[in-house]
Amino acid sequence: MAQDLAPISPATLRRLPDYYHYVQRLRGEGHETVSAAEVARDLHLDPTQVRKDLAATGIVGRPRVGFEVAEVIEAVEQLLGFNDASDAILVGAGNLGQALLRYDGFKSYGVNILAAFDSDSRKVGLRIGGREVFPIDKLQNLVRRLHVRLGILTVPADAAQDLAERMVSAGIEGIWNFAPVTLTVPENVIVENTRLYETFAALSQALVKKARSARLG
Amino acid sequence: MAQDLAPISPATLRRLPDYYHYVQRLRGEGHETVSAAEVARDLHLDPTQVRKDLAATGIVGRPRVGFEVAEVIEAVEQLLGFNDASDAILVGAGNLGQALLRYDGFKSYGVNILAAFDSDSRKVGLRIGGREVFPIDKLQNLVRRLHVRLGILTVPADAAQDLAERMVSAGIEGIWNFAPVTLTVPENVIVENTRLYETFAALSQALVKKARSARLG
DNA sequence: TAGATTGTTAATCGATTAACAATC
DNA sequence: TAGATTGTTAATCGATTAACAATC
Repeated sequence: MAQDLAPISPATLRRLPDYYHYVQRLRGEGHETVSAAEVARDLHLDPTQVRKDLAATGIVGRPRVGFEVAEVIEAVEQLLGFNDASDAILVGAGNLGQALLRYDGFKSYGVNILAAFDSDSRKVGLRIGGREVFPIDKLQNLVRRLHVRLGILTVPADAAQDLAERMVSAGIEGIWNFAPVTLTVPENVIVENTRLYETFAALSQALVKKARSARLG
Repeated sequence: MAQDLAPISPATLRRLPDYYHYVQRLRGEGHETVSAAEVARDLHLDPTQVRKDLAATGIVGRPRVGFEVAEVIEAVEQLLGFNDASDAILVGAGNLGQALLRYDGFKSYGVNILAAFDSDSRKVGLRIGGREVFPIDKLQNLVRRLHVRLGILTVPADAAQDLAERMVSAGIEGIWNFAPVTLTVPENVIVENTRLYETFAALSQALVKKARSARLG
């Protein structure tokens, strides 16, 4: 089944979860098919781009009909591993870490957070979102024992590199990094950065410019 | 002073906060200048790209010396409005919304959250991170009265469009959207989307592929 | 001065969009 | 069949990287 497709471009990959959310809503509304033009209109994309993105997942549409909603869901789940949950740990039970622990939509994205770790002894022992907070020195053992591959890093900037290294040496293969720091890890370890301020920069600048031009009349 | 520069590309804009964090750390360590090569090494970028990005902000380096750390900080603050805080409201006091309310690094990015709003009456009246949670029907009045321009939207997907419209009709000019939904707003309103799953998709797929090849290996 | 580093032009790469033939 | 919609090739656009002259 899992025929080998060409590698999927980063740009397409970023859009796949958007399609996924969108077609799930369609399914909830009872729609069975959707055309690229409809997707494009509702997600503010170019129809050709939608066709190309969907083609990259391996699904095939039908002229005059469109794409099967169920197939799109299935394809994205297969490709991104949203169907079978993989275990994860979370390091850094601060504000953002706690929010992610409490957030229960993760399971539908194939993420099953087993436990959290924090260096603050006042946080150790707490239960947040149903997971216990352990001290950092338990990290290595738990990750090894349970073969956890994914780590979510939500610590302050100055602690991030050190903790990333501990995660890696414990066996973590992919780090979802929320710290505003560029991590240096061995090349077999995958890092993806989610920096809240990257998107905020454009918005902030646009508002600054608007205010300035309004002031100048 | 604020000589008009060419518009800054989205790609450059996204990197500016990274430079900003980086040079602030340098300043903390007592460095007064930094070369493009050093920035590139530490942030895993191309040196030419660093020079171009910094040039886009209007700052000028010195051959054999590099760039003034203080000038980089100043330039980014000017450009992105990180220097004088603008007021904001937050709509949706769920997990993520609460985390953002508790996060106190916002001020250094020019964001001053005045108040939160939520449709859940059990949340109304709470104080989270020092801000009160108001019912949605107070939104319009507060935004108008205080001329708030920036809104942070942290509600579930199915409520996002409706609340975005209320924000817009109250006078909000820029929406920082965290809901996994494409908002439709008048063209004079700026929307920037921060979707946690956009970056996660690439990581998840890479782990899926790794696991598959190991299994076949 | 010699040499390190900037600033900028040119080349490459990748992503988006346009055009259109293939299909049902 | 006629016509809507897909799939794909070609054109455009924007961003990254390479090359190198200008500068201190």
